[in-house]
Amino acid sequence: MSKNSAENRKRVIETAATILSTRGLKGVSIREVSKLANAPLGSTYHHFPDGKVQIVTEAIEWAGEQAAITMKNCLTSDAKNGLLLFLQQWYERVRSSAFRQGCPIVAAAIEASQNEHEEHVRTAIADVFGRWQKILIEHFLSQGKTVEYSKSLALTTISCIEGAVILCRGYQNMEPFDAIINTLPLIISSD
Amino acid sequence: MSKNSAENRKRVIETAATILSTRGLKGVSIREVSKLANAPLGSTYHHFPDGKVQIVTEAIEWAGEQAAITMKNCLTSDAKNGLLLFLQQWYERVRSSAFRQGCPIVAAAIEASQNEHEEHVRTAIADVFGRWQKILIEHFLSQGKTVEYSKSLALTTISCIEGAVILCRGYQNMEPFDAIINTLPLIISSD
DNA sequence: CTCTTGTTATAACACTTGTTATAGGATAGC
DNA sequence: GCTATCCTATAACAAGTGTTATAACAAGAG
Repeated sequence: MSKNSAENRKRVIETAATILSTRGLKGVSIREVSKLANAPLGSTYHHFPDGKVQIVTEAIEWAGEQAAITMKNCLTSDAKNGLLLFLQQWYERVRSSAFRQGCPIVAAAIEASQNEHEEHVRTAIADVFGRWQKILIEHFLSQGKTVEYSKSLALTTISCIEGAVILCRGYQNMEPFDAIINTLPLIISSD
Repeated sequence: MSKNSAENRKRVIETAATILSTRGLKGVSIREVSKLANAPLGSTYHHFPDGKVQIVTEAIEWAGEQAAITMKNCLTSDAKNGLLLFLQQWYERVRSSAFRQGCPIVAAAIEASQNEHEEHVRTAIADVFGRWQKILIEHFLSQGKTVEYSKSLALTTISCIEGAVILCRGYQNMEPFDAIINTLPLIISSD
């Protein structure tokens, strides 16, 4: 496997993730992804013999892992304000893209159909959400919260962030994000 | 205009809203919507001369108004537990559809592209979110909260609900919704 | 009846999609 | 050199998309 080929593979996944976060699952076209990634169409199908389902699945896994990593970094670098740090990263992502970019996993979750053909996509989505939840649960546990409350807090945090990202794109302004930055600490700092 | 024709128009919009909430913006095909609504394709283009953009826009407005109405009903019927009532309606919608149905406005907000062609769609989305926010703000104001805090609360509430709906569909279970039902009251009842 | 107006049926156009097949090129091992 | 393996170019297929044009139909007004 040549070096260029391995990089092609990587670029295809990253480009797919970007388009996924901008235009959704059905907005991802293999032809366009290949073109934007400077990867020949033939090459793309060589590296992803299962076609679109495989590309999208790997894009979800990759983007999910990226987010998990920065999340962990934020939380471990500053246990007290780590979550706020993470929020600000999302804030900047949405703002600097002029409300074009959202969360690729959310986009996939909304459009993924229930047929057997896209089963891999669905399990990838559930896995990513699960990994995020796990990280947050451990964070809240380490702050002395109970197991049950940590679980609720984790799910609420993710829900709030994802919802706010969508609302910002809908409103075309950042007010929803400002709102959850104000309100989220109220339930997190409470006991 | 015959009676049947007016009903055709209505059924097309409702069907479009349903598909929008299940498969997203690009999942809405005029041919399929017409078929499911028992409305002839020619008829559909007669009633919606601007084509898909018009159908989708009206579907967003209609679905947004439906939600606003039930929201208002819940809040006025029981000022104290009205919001919980509204949450339960969403809960049932997601659960009883086996995680297939989400929020049509969210789906549109994620997929709506920025080109001029879909401008009507984007303003419809912003309008609906704005209407929901307004209802919630007035509710919180009537409970004695400050203007600023009511605004934050309203946006947080919508973000939480929309996020939880998505997470439920991703997880294929209702735990995210249970979580926000536990945590939302913590910031709402606080002062 | 005629004629206008509102509605529908049918076919076609141009385009994009995912995917496959097939042939060609590159590159390494020997 | 030769060969085998990995990679890529090109064309094609079948299906689906939004949309338009055109003709037919229905029904009520005069």
